[in-house]
Amino acid sequence: MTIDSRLSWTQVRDEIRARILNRTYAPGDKLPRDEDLAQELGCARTTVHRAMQDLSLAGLVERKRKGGTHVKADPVTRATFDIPITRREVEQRGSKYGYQLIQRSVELTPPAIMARFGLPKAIKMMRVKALHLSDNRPFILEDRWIDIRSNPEILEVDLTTQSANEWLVLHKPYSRLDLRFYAMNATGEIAKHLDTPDTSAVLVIERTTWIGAEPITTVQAVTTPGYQLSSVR
Amino acid sequence: MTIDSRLSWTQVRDEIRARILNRTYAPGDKLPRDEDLAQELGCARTTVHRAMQDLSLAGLVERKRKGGTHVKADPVTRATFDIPITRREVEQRGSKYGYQLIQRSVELTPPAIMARFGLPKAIKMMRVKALHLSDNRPFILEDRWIDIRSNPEILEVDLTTQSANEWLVLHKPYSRLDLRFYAMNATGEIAKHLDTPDTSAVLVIERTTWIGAEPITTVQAVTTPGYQLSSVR
DNA sequence: AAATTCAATATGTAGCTACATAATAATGTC
DNA sequence: GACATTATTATGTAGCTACATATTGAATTT
Repeated sequence: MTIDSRLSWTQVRDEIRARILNRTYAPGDKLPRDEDLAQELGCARTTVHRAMQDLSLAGLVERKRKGGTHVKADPVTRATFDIPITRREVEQRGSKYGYQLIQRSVELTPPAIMARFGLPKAIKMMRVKALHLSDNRPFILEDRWIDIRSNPEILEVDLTTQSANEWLVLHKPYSRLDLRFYAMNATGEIAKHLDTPDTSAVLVIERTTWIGAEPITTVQAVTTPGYQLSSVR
Repeated sequence: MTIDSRLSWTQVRDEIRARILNRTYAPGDKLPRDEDLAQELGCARTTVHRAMQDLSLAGLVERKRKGGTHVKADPVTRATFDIPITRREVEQRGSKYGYQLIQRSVELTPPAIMARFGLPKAIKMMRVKALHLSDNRPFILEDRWIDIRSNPEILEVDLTTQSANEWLVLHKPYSRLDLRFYAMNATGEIAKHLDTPDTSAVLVIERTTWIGAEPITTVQAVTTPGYQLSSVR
């Protein structure tokens, strides 16, 4: 047991956090040097340092060499979100997962897709439209573009049984990710596929990945009405 | 310069990440022990440990004592989002920030609000409706409930000039946060305030905070059509 | 054979030292 | 006084040691 023997860095972190919360150190204030805090709390500087690193990562404080540590004057809310593979998401809710391929083709990228990747000119990419089902009801409709140059193997994959979502996530790691959320009115074809009234509001998750500077894939995942994204922890 | 003298933990992290990306270590695989990796890469175990911690936090690997380190079999996309104070957000886009108080009252919490906080029965809370403007155009409409028990001072604050958003963020730290995003159709009063056509889809950010077990505030922030949230870094 | 105990092992944590690095303050020069 | 140089200082990083802790698997007992 580590009853009162030594302070762990998480305890130190929590203590400093508590002081920030109760305004012992107010927004904009300068915190004591790591070494002084270490002495006051009865631990090593390394321990305070580790605690500070965590607080810095959480966006609570800002550190600068020689400048010292300051409580962020302008606090931002920082939250983490997990986006699992769709199949997993459905199954974790205890529902039956289903999948339907709608379309599979090779097309020239329209300007909107070029913009997502930052491409200077149109190229041919594979386009896959598919519907993910939860208990046989529409769940997420995805419209995906895949760069054939970095993923030639995708041309051989049977996408009627396995979703491109899953294949890519298991076989094509990425080094850069852009995620964005926005709302749109489901109309026309989208409303039809999602089996939802025309113009109903739906949340859209847009996900674009690269490996190095090479585009891999970009998806527009249109969720069904009522879908919520919530932060972890 | 640290040309080839010693490996930094970030270099080690990137090396291991690269190996995961190029399938040297595939999803589900067991990675070598920290100590072996350290020896192979020519650094101390501490350095490998720090690198691994980071990869674990990023959700790329899973570590267990004695069990060793494994590449996550079921990769999730983990992304971080920053939600700044609305005023800051507007100003950072180079626009002029404006603010209008719409309503301020003390009401009994309806079931939806009780549910957000997990309250067993209705209590009186302060309710504030306000509109944030960007270049004199509607930007975000917020409908906020504030627990007067944990925030009695709010009753004295002049909310016609300062937004509750800002006052709370500067004076009322939280220890627990729930953030969620969803889409809705702007109708009636909301559409009117946002000056947008009826039923247009808007992104909603719902943010609920507690200090310890005590509720602080919950907001439903309705953005204007076209608003996007994007991940950091 | 099942259950319990115990040793082995990989990661987790804390402390120490030593040095690197960036930013500021102090100093010196023209 | 303006500018360049140097010293100081707080954080950042790496290495080492020592021990804690969880978990697995083997050994032992019932």
